[in-house]
Amino acid sequence: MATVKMTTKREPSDEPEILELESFLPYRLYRLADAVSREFSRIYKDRHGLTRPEWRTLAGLGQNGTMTATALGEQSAMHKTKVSRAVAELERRRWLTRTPDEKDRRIEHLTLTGAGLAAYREMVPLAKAFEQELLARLSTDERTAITNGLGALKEALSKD
Amino acid sequence: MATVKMTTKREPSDEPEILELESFLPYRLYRLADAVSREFSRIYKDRHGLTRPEWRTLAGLGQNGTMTATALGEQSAMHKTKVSRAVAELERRRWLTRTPDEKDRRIEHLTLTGAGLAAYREMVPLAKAFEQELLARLSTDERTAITNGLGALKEALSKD
DNA sequence: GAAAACTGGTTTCATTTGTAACCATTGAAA
DNA sequence: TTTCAATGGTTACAAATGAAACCAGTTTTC
Repeated sequence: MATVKMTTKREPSDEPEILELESFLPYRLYRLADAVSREFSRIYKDRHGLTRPEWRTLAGLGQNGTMTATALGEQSAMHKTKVSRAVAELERRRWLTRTPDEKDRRIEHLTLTGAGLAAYREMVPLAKAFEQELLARLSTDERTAITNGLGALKEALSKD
Repeated sequence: MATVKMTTKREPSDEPEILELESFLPYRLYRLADAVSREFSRIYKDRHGLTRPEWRTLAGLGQNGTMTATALGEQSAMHKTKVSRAVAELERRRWLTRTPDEKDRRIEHLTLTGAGLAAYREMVPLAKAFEQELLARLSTDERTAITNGLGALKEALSKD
């Protein structure tokens, strides 16, 4: 009996599986978000020395007016401790004030002061400009692609 | 002379600018990446108690074989201190070994041990399954949208 | 109406991170 | 050669984070 071929061309399922990081969705997403966020953070970090939670708190209150801490956490997807600390710091700067709720004394309503509002108004155009500049480098198709893609992915993630 | 109307309908450029966080690209991107990453982290955190830098180091070495710490940092966009610490921990677990370079004694070549490789091989299918499951919830169009969108945005960001 | 469960928010502690200083080695300049 | 700048990598320190315990207050339940 003749010798048989002992090595065969590997089937795809045969070969040790390798994960290509560069094209792996969670990784691509994270890397990009990190890069964008880092760039963007200059706007609030360099100018006012804000942290991201502080910036988000400011942005939330600027956008919605008076809010409670829990609401802030929900809107901007921050852990309650982050919110708590951010609020404390903005209060220290006198950028916001707390008003205890009359009915439920656990709750505080947060509002930007004049100074807080001024800072917010100063930063909004910068934020918008940043986004515009980024989007301007994309074609129309690419812009809709990223917008829709992110939307769809968010949907996909939520129905779990 | 009759009284004149003192309040007029605000022009868009007139009204105090507001930033809608929900549709603001950096925010959308970050929130989504964070959610996906958090979900995904279960695969390496729950099972082996790895941190993200550790997982990325493992993934880098598993994918590319021997690498230097700097190369790892570049591939997976990690600061050198993160890499250093992740490598130290994986070495402690005996999942990788360091081999000093003969020519340049500053450099160490990192390679997974059998145990490291085993862990890698165990996690790769889980990672792929996670990604597949996520993508499976999208339509074909949505899949290409997110893929192309992220690619385009990455390009846009790099040419700065 | 007291005890138990829950909720809004803060604090404590351990872990993770980023920045900058640092060591050792190498390469370029003088 | 000696000196100086650059590079690979680690370490020390301060700041940011997350988990869990905590302290009011509030609602539910019995």
